This record gives sequence, structure tokens and C-alpha cells, in this order.
Amino acid sequence: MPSKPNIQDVAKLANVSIATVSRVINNQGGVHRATEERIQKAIDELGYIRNAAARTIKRKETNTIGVIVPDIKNPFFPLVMAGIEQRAREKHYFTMLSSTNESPIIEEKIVKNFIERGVDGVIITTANENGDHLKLLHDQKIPIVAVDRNIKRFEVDTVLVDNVKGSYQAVQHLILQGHEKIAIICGPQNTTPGHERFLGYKKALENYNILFDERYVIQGDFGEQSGYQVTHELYSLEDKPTAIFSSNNLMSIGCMKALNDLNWELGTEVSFIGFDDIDIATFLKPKLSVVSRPMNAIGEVAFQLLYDRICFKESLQKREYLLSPELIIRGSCRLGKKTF
Amino acid sequence: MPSKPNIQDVAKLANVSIATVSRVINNQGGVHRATEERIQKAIDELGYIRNAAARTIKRKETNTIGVIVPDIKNPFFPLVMAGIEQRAREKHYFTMLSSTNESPIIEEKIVKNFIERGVDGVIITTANENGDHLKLLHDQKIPIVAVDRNIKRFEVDTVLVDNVKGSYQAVQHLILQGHEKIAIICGPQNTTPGHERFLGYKKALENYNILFDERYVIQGDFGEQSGYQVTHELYSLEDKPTAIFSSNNLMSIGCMKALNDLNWELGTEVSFIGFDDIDIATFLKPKLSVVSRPMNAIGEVAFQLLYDRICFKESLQKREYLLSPELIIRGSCRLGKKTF
DNA sequence: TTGAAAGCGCTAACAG
DNA sequence: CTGTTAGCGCTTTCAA
Repeated sequence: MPSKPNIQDVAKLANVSIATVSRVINNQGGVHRATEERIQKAIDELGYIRNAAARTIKRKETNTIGVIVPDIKNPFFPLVMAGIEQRAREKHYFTMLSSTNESPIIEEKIVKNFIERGVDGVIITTANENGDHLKLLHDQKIPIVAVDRNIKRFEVDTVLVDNVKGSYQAVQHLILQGHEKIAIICGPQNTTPGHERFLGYKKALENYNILFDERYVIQGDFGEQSGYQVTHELYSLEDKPTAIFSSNNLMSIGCMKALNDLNWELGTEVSFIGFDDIDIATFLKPKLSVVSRPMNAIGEVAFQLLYDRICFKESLQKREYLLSPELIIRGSCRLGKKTF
Repeated sequence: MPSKPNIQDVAKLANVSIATVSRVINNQGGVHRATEERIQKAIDELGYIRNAAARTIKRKETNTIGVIVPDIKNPFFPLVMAGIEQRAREKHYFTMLSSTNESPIIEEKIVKNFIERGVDGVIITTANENGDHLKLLHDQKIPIVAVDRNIKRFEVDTVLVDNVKGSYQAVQHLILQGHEKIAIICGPQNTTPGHERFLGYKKALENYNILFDERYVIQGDFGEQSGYQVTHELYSLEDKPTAIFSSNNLMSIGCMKALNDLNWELGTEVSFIGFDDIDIATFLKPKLSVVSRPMNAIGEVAFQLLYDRICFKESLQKREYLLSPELIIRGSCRLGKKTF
């Protein structure tokens, strides 16, 4: 038994031409019932599986999309991925996932690789929002959907979360509890999510006429360690904040570890609210209030946009989805000094 | 500008034959320096990227491996995946990841798809250990590495974790703290990890001459809810256990939630140790002691095995890696009644 | 050092 | 309903 039977082998065994076999494996119909059965039998007997490469070379489509994420270890992305995969499977699309470790250089390699493999489209959370390294994709007119982070250099469909609104609501909640000394652990300001979450923070302060105090604004890098570090810095201020807003999940975890090490008591001495829900949220006492993003929906929408774009190409306008995050109030935001 | 330049376009622009272009893009040497430069210039100018499908059809290899996991949302797998990807990238291999949602049916579809695409090998944590649905891979002599769960029907290389040893150590630790009424939240006994972790528990009891008590053995399904449920059952026993060993991460989480709801006090009233580390472990008071598996290493070893197998095929013996889990003692196992 | 040409396995147009 | 045939873009002899 030769290790890989091909369409020829099937044709020979079934005593037909390869064209007829091709019709059968592609369900094109117009084949005699008996012939079809004979062919099917031959296929089963040989364990024939069609060769995607050969087919691609003719068809110029692969039914495959590429997904690029910055960090597969961040639980946010597997959840988005699950949404993408689910929808993709329904449309008989296949998904290739690669992680860049936040490196634009690796990202460019992955992009090139995806193109070589002829992906029909790409869903990406880029490591570099200016998007220069995505030029290749753009030149080849391969549909792109940007998730969570925008791409500046080109017009692409986007699925973003309303970061400004989310952090506005979070900070507003703190304000309504009477807090005025509200600190923010920022994400990198050269990323859209990092910057927008800061903007929401600022906007909330402004709207409620609370003095913006630079000492309460410290930047992290979205990593756990930086959340830990920044919290220590906040604690060392002579005029400590009474509430902290953290810009993402990992920094929230770092912050909690710091609170613990510093014996800075959550809920009583310092209130807290974080962007993105985390596993530990409901195990802490008090439980953490958070702004939660609909990960699965993000993935589903992203695939849908990409799919439509693959089908209709340039005839579609640029589409921008802005999903709303949800404020989940648990117990980590207690009344501040001032009460309404 | 035509959207996808091919080797012909490059050849024409550089005024050479496609054969020479092929030599250059494959770094085969034996091309005049000047010619090569001319070709390279043409490639850059056109933004030419070679077509993997066409190449595959000739070469019969894709430099791609497939990875199949049962649940991408379980944090264990992205961590393993990160290890695989890292090593794969070093060897210029590309990784395709798909998740089966524990469905053997989906798994079979994925396998078929991987074969169509000509993957050079597959790393899999199967949803069905008997492995019938993997026959296709086996027939085509595509190298397989089984991770975390074995495959019974065929001889394949494996990267497993020493579950027996891990749970033995965990239970031993409880025993040495003076516990005798030790309960186990079992995983499904028809899975290797579930069964082996139970065996380790039994072995430890035997070795220390502690009576095996069936009331303390309750089975869950590796899901969070079942951990919650089982803990309630244990609590309702008239002779409650003084310590609990949970067989996996999600059931540990369920167990913690139950402890909380029942006001069954961790560390004092009941000790605890779990298989697999979890995020919340260090946030609880006392911190959770656990048996931890080396996820990244598992991924790295898995790729290495696969890579060697791709290179040397049948000339290699079956190889079985058994990685040791590590006992991480934090604080959730306090002294039991009896002291040594 | 370079080119011509024969396929790889498949699809699709055309002919019968 | 079925077969013949011309490629798809590339690699790889074999000759020049």
C-alpha cells in the first residue's frame, strides 16, 4: 500500500477518469448514482484524502484564515479564539493561530508565512499598531480584521471594545462611591487600549469636577510585574489614593499581590476596580469589581466580518464594531470619605 | 500591479529563467552573484512571496505541524502550546492549532483536515484515548506525539506527566502532616490522568498503612461544577475528612467555592492540596499547596520528539517521556490530629 | 552558471 | 453522464 493514494489511484480502482472522481469528491453532482458509489467505495478502500495543496493551486483559495495574537498565554486571547473557531467551523473555514510575543518582527514573519500558505484572510491583534509590517497583506489585497487594537496605516475592518466607555464607567463608579483620590495603573500609551482607558479615566474625573492629579497616574506595561510595581509606588505616596483603577487583567493581578504584601487592605483602606475580569476576582475578599469584555462575542464578530469581506471584497465599506464592556460590581469599591 | 506575482513574473523582470529564480529563493547557490542580485531586486520590487501550495505539491513536505488540544480555554494548553511554538519556530516549523472541545467527532474532522493540508506531524492531547479515529494518521505514517493522554491503539511517542508520583507526593504530604481521613476528588476513571491520580492516592495510603475508606473517594468529571458538588458531598458525611486532594485545576476551583459557601475553613478545619497550579492559589488564605506540572517543558519536549521523528521516521524506537510534577507547598495543609 | 522541460495532484472547460 | 486535456506555480533533472 503506497502511503498516499491520489486521485489517479482512485480513478483506476473505480475504473473511471480522474475528472469524475473530482466531481464526486467535490460534491458537484451530475454523476451516475452507481458510478458515484463505486468511486466512494474506492475512496474508502484506499483511504484517499484529497490534497489541499494541489487544490489550492488551482482554486486560489484555501478556506483557511490566519489568526495572530500577541500573547497566547494571556487568557483573553484563547477566549476570543474560541469564538472565532466556533464560527469558522460553521462556515467550513479552518483556523491557523500564531502568537507573536508582542514582537513586530515575529509578527512580520508570521504574516509572510500566512501569505505563502495562501490564507484567505487574517484576524489580528497587532503588536505594532502603525501597521507598516502589514503592508504585504494589504498589497496582496488579503482581507484583514483588526481585533482589540486598531491598525493605523490601512483601512481595515475592526472589532474594538469601547475602552473609553468601560473605564469611564469604572471610574464613575468609584466617584459615585465618594472617592476623589483615584489612581490609575495605565497601560502603554502608544497602544489604543492603553491610551483609551486612560482617556476614559480622565473624562470621568472631568465630568465630576475632580482634580486631575498626575501623581495618581502611573504607567505600566500590561504585565503582571508592572502592576505590582506601580501599586508599590502608589503606596509610597504621602497622600495615598483611596481607590485604584487598573487598566488590564495582568496588572490587576500584580496589584492584588502588592496589596497583599503591603497589607494595604482591599475594600476598606483602598477600593479597586479593574479592566477585564479575572479568575481570582471572586475569590478575594471582598470580591473584585471589574469591567468585563465579551471575549467570545469579539471572536464571533471578527470572524463574521472577515467572512463577509472574503466573500464581497472591496464592495464592502469599512466596518467598525465597537462592543460595549460590562461593569460588574462585586465588592471591592467601598464608600470613600465623601458621601453623596 | 497584479495582486499576486509569481515566479514567472520575477523571472521575466530579472531576465532569467524560472529555474534560476527558484535556485535563488531556495538558497541553493550556484548562481552568479550579479544574477542573484538582479533577481533579488526583482523579488523586492514585485513583493513576490513564494507559493507554499505549489512548493508542497512537489516537495511533499510542508514544514508544518498540527497541534490538537481538547480545550483551548483550559489555561494548561496555551502554556503547553507556547512551549511547542517556541521550539518549532527555532526549527522553522509552523504550527497549526485546533481545539476539539473534547469531541472525538470534531477531532476526527481536524485530523482529516490536517492530512489534507499535508502536515508533517501531529502533537495531540486526544479526546478519546482508544485512538480509533486516529487511524488515518497512522495509515499515512504521519508522525504523532501524544501529550498528557496516551493513545492506546497505536504505538506513538508520548510526553506524559508522572501522575501517580504527583498524587502520591501530594497525599504523602497530607499524611506526614498527620492526616488520616483524606478524601480524593477523582477525575473520570476512564482517562489516564484521572485513573493514575487515583492510583497515586491509593498507593500513598497503602504505604503508610492508612485504611482506604470508600466514602472518601468521590468521582468528578474534571469540571469546576463537579468539584463544587463533590465537596458538598464530603461535607455532608458524618465523619468528615480532615483533608482533601483534588485531581485537577478546575475541580480545585469548584472545591474552593464550596469551602467558602459551606464555611468549611481551609487550613484549619480541612486541609487541601490540588493537582495543577491555579491562578487563585496564592490569593487564598492560606495559600494553596499544589502539584504543579511543567507546561512549557511538556511543549518543548513534545516538539523535539516530533521533530526527530519527522527526520528519522521508523528508524526510531518508541520514546516515552515521563516528566515529574513538582510539589509546591504553600499553606493549605496544616497539621492533622495525629502528630509525628 | 543557466535554461528547457517534465511533472506534482488537482480543477474546470470543453467535447462527446 | 463521462472523459480528455490544459494548466495552476513550483522544483528538479538533464543538457547546454
